[in-house]
Amino acid sequence: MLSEEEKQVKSYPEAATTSSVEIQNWIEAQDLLKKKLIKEDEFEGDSLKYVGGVDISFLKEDSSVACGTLVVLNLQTLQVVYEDFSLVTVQVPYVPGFLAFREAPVLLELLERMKKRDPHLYPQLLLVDGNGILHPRGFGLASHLGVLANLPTIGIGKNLHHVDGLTHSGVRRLLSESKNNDSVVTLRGTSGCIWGVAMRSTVDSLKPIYISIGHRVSLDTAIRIVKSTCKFRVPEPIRQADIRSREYLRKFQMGMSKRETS
DNA sequence: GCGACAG
DNA sequence: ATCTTGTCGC
Repeated sequence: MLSEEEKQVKSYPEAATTSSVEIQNWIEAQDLLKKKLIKEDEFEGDSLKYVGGVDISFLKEDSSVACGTLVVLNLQTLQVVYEDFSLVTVQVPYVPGFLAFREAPVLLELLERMKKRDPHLYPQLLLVDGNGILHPRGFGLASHLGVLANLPTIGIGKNLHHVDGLTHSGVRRLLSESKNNDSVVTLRGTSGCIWGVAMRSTVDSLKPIYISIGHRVSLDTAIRIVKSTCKFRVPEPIRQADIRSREYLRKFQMGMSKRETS
C-alpha cells in the first residue's frame, strides 16, 4: 500500500524535482526583482536602430541539452547583423510561471558576451520569446531579463498564459467582436488590470500573438514596435532567433552522430 | 474536485 | 519546447 506521499510523487513526477520550498524561493526572487520593474518608455526612441531577439531550443533526444540564441536586427531593414549561440545543459525544469529560472541564465550570458565583444551593435531593445507582465505575478521572462540586463524588453507569447480570468475562448470572442477591423484587443482581466494585448500580426493569421510590457517600454510603444517587425505571425527578431537556434542544434546533432558512427 | 497552466 | 511531409492556395 502506497503512502499518500508516494502517491503524490508517482502522480506528479515534476514535484519530486521542484520542491515547494524552491517554488517559494522563486516567488520571493520574482517579487524582489519586480520592484525594479518600469512600465513606461525609458529609452531614446530616436536612436532605436538595433532590435534584439532571443530564444532557446532543446534537443529532442536529450531535453537537458539546449541552445540559447541571440540575434540583432537592423530595425529598418529587418536584416540580421549579429548572431551568437550558447550550447548548455539545463537542469531546471519548466514550471508554468517560472520560465525565467530555466531560460534567463543562458540569455543573460549571451547579452553579457555581446556587450564585451561587439558593443557597437548592442541592441537598444530586446524582444523575448515569453511573456512580460502577462504573468501570474506580473513578472514573466521578458520582465525578468529586462531588469537583470537593465535593457528595454517586450514580451511575446505565442499562446495565452491564463491569468486573471483571461481565457483562450475569451480572447477569440474579443477579436471577433472587435468594433472596426482592429487586429489588436486589450487584455483586461477580471480585476480590471490590463495585462497586454492580443494581436493578429498578419492579415491571414487567425491565431494572435500576445504582447506585454517587459521592462522600460510602454504598451503602446511595444505594440508599435512589434507591428513594425512582423513580416510573418512571429516578429522577425524572435523568428530568426528560433530558426537559427534550431539550425544550430541540428548541425550539432549531425556532428554528434558522425562521432558515434566512426 | 476538475481543468488550465508562457517555453 | 519537441514530433514533421506534403500539400492547399495565392
